[in-house]
Amino acid sequence: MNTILDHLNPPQHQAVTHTTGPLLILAGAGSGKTRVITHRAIYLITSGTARADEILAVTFTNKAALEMRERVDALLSDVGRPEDSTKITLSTFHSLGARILRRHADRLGLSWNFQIYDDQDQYKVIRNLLQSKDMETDTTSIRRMSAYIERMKNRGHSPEKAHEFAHNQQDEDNAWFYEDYQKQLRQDNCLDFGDLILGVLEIFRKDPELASAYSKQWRFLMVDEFQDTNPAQYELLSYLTSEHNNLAVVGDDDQAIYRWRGATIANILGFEKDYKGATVIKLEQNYRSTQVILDAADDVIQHNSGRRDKKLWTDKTGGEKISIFTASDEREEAQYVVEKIQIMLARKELSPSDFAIFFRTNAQARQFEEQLRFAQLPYQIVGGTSFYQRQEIKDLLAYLKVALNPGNQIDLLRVINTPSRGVGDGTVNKLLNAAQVPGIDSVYDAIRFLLGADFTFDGELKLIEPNPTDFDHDMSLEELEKMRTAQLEGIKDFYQNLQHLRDDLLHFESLAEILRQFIERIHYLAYISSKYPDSAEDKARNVGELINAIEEFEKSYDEEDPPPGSFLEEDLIESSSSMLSDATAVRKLRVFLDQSALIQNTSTGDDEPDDLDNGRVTLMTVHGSKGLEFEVAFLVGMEDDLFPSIRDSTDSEELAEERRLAYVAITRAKQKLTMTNARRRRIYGSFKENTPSRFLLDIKPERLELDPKSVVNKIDWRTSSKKKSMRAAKEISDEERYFSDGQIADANFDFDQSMDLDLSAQEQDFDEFSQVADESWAYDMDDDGFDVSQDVDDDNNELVGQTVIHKSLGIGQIKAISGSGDMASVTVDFPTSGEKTVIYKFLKIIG
DNA sequence: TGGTTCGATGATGAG
DNA sequence: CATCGAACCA
Repeated sequence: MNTILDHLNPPQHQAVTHTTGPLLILAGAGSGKTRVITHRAIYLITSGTARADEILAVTFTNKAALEMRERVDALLSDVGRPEDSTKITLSTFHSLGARILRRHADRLGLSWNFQIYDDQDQYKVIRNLLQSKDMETDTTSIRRMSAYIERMKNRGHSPEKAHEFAHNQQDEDNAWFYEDYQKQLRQDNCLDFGDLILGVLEIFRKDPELASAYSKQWRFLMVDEFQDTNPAQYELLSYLTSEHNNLAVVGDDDQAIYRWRGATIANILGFEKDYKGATVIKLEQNYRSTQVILDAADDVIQHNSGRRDKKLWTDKTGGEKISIFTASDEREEAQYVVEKIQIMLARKELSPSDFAIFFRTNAQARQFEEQLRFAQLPYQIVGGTSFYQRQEIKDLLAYLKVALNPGNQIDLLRVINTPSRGVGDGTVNKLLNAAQVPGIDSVYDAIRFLLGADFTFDGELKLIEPNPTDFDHDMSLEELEKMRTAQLEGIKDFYQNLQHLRDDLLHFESLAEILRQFIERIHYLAYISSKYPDSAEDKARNVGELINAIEEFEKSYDEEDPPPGSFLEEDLIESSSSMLSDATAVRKLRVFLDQSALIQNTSTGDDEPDDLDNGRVTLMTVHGSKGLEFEVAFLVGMEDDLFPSIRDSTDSEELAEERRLAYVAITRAKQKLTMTNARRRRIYGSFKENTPSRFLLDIKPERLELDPKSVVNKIDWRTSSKKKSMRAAKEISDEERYFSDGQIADANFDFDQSMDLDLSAQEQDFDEFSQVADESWAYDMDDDGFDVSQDVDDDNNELVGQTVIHKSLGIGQIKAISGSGDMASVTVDFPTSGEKTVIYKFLKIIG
């Protein structure tokens, strides 16, 4: 009768039909936990226990959330209730936090248009703050501080709590810094990732009634990957379940791999202590891998203590042995893997998407990427630098973010001189100093103050006029007044562009079109092609992709009813009086920016469309692989020091976590697992001799088979004599020479001749491209920017319009001049790179 | 002031 | 080897 319960094994059935009260599901790898969560959600609805809008399911990654959404939707249409799809809340921890905070931003001293700083931005905030305190700004100081702040936030500690917990001077100093950091973020009207959880906690702690209200709204909670929750998230869950204790958590202590992110395995090990009377169900039947693979995983994880007792089994007995291959170096390792994939593709009924390569660190990806490209196999790298982290994307989004939230200092400083406008460090520092003045509060205000006297913008936005009398005698402001014309012009240009953008956001609906025009107006493409000639093509393509992404987003936003993130929409109207918040483009922009901050993209290795049926080989870190499965998996770089990678040898928990990581990786493979390593590996440019991973040696030999192509004849080559002794001897001598005179390595680098050819082809493409670009990106409304030459000294006017030549920028026309003599600042319009301010003496007048 | 080059230095990893 | 900051040149 109830199709939802068909095809579930007994423990799964028990988990799905357990409706109220705390529930802990210990789900081994591949035991069908997503199945249990999704089926349980549907069962809650169809059994009449819950309404769809009372269900909240939380995951860690967007990938997991997306997959769950798809499966829930499919099940809902099976049971004839597709309309419930949008009512179930299915979210990552961080987007959940963002959504709640949007509603109550004012309680944290933020306004509705707050934005989310990413790690990069966070570093900049810390750096600026350290600098303003005359402290060291080297990367280790920044990292240490950011690690401290993150640690506090992961534990749910606000600055006040951090002070309480400080037991020495160091901690006390850090806590002070943390406090200032938080103040800065508030001033910028921004949050960091940690605040997405901590901020909600602070609100709930102050107003438990509000927490209760949420708890009454979501009466049934489910949490995936519970072993990776940190104390802050755990506290958040306790608030959200305070009214009912209907919390079902799913996890596997053997797959806890985010301790370094503050996750604590104690949450899952001690669940029954906090949630009295919790039902515990173990899912131990594995539906993914062969027995050999499961046994190998068990061999590795057995060495850990303090585990929940469980043992995976499968009815797929036997299976192929695990192949081991040892290469002489990392190049050979990659060649082997790719060759192996090609052979299997030819022999078996597999497609590229059935293969995955897992590595411990991202840096290892490069070799495999090269080999795959060489073999012309399609591949994708999951993780890596996200699309939204790329410089050109961050630049453009920064403009949009500042337009929405001028308090966003980090993004404002990012683009105040992008493209170059003659606003250098000195000028920025003056603005930063002025921003310290009470009553000014932000760099944006400082700019308005600076331009306030003789500057009016005749657009729609009427901004509050600063009141100069308050600060007349302040040094910082005097500095501003003394600013030179060239810099002032640059700042004015920036401000005008920004206001123009804000104005467009108010008056036009198409975000993509607004951005397109803005890019043209600031000559952004010309700027990147002059500043980054080598990567301009890529960057321009990314800019195009950003516009496409926005267009696509707009399409779904306009179609869907309610639009994605509608949960955010309703409250904004009441909580903001600004006219900015009413404009369609502004609303769309805010949702888009949230989405881009919270969603990590994947990047593919080439430009081919994704619609090939056979898909791509997947490359990812072991961390990224959790929750996924592949017919054939390669686990590469199995060497001590790389995997396990031990940073602190006194920390035994670290080795345990590496072991769990290995357990995760091994259990991704369905049919066949291959593990590889290299005897020596280039690291930081020099070679390092390695030994096989201890995890490899933990696996019982009967499950392994060493590929005879290996350069050694034993898996544990530490004691082995070399099989190909001549070759090995040669390697050693190469290496000795390398270390003695440091010049020998060249011979190794003649890897891919075709790359040289590509280079010249690229240069040609590039020339062609920049010509095309100027036209195809043209703004169709005939506006060619602002004329900033109006208030230039009359003496210089005769030079305006002259054609000049500059050694690096080429030929251009003088637009404006300020100052006199050789050191005068001259604004020149270069056709290839847009307007630049240069010093007069470096120009040659050619008529 | 800005652009370029050179040398030092550094690599784990959700959102 | 890639990225980043400092020194230097235009």
